[in-house]
Amino acid sequence: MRQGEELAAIYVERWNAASGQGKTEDCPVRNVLDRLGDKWSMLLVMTLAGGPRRFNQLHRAVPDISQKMLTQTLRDLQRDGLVARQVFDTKPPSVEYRLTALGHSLIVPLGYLIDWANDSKGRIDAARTAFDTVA
Amino acid sequence: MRQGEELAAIYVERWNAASGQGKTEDCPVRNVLDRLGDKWSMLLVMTLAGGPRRFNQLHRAVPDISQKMLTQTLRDLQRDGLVARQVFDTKPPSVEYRLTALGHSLIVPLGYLIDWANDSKGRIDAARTAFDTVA
DNA sequence: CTGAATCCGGTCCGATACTG
DNA sequence: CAGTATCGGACCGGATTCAG
Repeated sequence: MRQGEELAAIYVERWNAASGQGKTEDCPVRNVLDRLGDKWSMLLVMTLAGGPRRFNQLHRAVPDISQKMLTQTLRDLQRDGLVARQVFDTKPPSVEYRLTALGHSLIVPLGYLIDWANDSKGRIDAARTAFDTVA
Repeated sequence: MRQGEELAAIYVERWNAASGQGKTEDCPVRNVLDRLGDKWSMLLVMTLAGGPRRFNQLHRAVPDISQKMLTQTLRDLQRDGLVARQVFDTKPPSVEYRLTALGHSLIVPLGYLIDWANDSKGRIDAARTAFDTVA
């Protein structure tokens, strides 16, 4: 795992340089991940990664999201330039959502984190139960 | 950007396979990122990536975190097996926190996301102001 | 120095009902 | 089909105070 450690060191150094002496508020990472860290954003990004979807298609793909949160999260993603919204003047009207180039560029780095989460899920669960049984 | 698109396609496929027909609740990604998505976890992980730190060292490194949230976040990270806690019976007592192997393995994938956030910050801000001025 | 305990306001988010 | 409006609970997180 020599390569992994070297990469990690690079990122540590890069992080220290980026975070610097500045306050936490203007940390770009915090700003961005506060948005992606909410309950539904990532899930919708990954769902839209499969191609454009209409409103109710998304609703069916993510059954346990409420209409309210689906609307709200999509609007926030659109506001951040990650998702584009296109209205068709058909009857009945339909609205299509798709990832922008910026949104598309998120898939790969997000994919790395997803891989990590999948690979680490077992150890995290084990650590949790171990911690809870002690307490 | 041919390579990027191919990587993205792989992750889309992998995501679709992993999410499957299962409910959102047992999605490992959601489980893990709900934890990392809180206000301070990532920040502490990246701070601890620089090496072991004591409680007040962390407090100084992240000035705008409250004692309560520092304690709470560290305990949660410890519970998830990302951080190890070691108490020294000195006088006055000191407590040292360090990343576990599991926590260390998070640095690289998190680094990719941080890079994306840094690279995309400008475009996201532009999209936000554009969106807000229209509305 | 390293926490725990408590109070409290703000925000997130689900449920429900209604609109064009 | 694609939303909007409103209510209300749950939870996050800050400030303060106390303890080993």
